[in-house]
Amino acid sequence: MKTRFAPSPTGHLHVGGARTALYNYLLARKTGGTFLLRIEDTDRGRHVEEAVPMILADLKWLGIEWDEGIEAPGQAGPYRQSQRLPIYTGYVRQLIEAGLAYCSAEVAAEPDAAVPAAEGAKGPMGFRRPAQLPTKEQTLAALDGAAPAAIRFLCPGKDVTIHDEVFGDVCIPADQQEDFVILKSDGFPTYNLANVVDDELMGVTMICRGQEFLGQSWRQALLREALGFRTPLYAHLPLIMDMQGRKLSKRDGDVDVHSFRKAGYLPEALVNFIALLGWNPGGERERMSMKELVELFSPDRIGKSNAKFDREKLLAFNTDAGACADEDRLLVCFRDYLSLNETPIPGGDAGLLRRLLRINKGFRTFADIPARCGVLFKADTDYAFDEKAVVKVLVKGEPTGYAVLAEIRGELAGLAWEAPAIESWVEKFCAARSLGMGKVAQPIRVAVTGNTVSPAIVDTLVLLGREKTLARIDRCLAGKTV
RNA sequence: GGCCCCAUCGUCUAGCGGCCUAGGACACCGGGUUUUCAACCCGGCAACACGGGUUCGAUUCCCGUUGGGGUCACCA
Repeated sequence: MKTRFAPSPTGHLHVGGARTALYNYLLARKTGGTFLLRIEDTDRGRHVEEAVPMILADLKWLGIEWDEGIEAPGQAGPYRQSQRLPIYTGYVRQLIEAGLAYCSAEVAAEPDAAVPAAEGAKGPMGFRRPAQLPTKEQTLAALDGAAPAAIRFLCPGKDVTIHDEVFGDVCIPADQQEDFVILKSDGFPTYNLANVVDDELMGVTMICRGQEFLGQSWRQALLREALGFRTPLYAHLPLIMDMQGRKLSKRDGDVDVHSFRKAGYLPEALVNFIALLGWNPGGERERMSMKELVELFSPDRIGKSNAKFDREKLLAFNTDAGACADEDRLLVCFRDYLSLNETPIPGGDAGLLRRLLRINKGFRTFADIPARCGVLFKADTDYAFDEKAVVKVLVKGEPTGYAVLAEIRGELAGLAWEAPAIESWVEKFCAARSLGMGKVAQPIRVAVTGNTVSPAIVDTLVLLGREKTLARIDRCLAGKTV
């Protein structure tokens, strides 16, 4: 089996596209087939050149590797449609010669203009075939550049039935079809033509893509038939919606793979989560590695109904993945996270990073780490005191936190600055004054971080070091907390 | 609006005629653990859209209704 993912470079990879890529990858791996990556850059208006490397990077980060295509040359290249123009015009010429395509100077309608006009009307609207078709010679002349005109496919006018692995047989009636453009007036092919030609030439045998294409598959089926191409297997995927049930879009917050990477998510968590949007292995199994997904994936377990993208559940998957991953793996990902974000945490010291990972166990995303520990890496005079925290922990109560802190300051100065020593000192201190841990740890925490949240107090102090700890406590005691 | 598709807890879903007093996970609620936050542990709440059939028996099969989605570009 040969599958493919064929993104259009207009921006970062979207989670919907990522799932399509993942399923195609899984299908190929599962069957020992080939996964191909092709760039469909035929829309020069929306084209964003930088999007190409961005999409490749997003796929690699997810662990979705392709066997053939851009950056992995094979027999059927080039793998960018903009570099294959002569191939497409060759097939268009073939269609014109066969009397199956004609030129059309009609200007494109606005995308949404047709819909309101159709209210109350029956049947489809939009393009109408002219009563008098241009001659073959006129069309050929247009193709060769005589005048700017688009080339349309002459529909045979017959019902088309698509066999889909997910949705079964779906029939698109002839009266819903119309002559569609295959070559735009700028000389670039449309999706329908380029896609069909490339899939044939590149030997793609399984087309797995979003359900939005199912209702228009008749175009590709008709084109294949006219061109004498083979019929591939189809598997259309239910759509991914937002929590309101609307089409998932940027408006719902970040839905790009890259934004999750930058936000501190683990790729294995994202992969596991999106794999389950529209598919499941049956039973109660939910947590799966990429390797397990390859083993368990099966197109006949792909569902038919749309799924909502629940960020809460993704967060839970990430928390779990973070707890399960070994430290070496986490270190690699954490470094990646730091390289993408501005944080006070220095990224160069692997030992330090490992310590941070250890004392922050239970983190939800990597972003939790600078949120909890970032202040420890700032200058001792460069952090603010949270007013509510100061009042609650230092001012109120009897004895006050300030009073306890002053005592602590004195004892801390002479301590050996190692975790075990500090640990036992805290215990003894609490016991001696019959104070709860909270009454001791919290004042220290507020003094050295300005807030009530940080890793365990011993870890926090060891990480800070004696000098900085004392300097911060002194600053706090001096009353410079507001 | 035409056409196409879909329909189990709030969400992702298991279920492929009796195993279902409908299972799991996330979220939520309650409790526990605890030096903070998070994590963690235990318990709980919560669904077969509706109406007809078919059948000894329907969440499972059929039809209709309703609801939702997609599509109808010189975008992919």
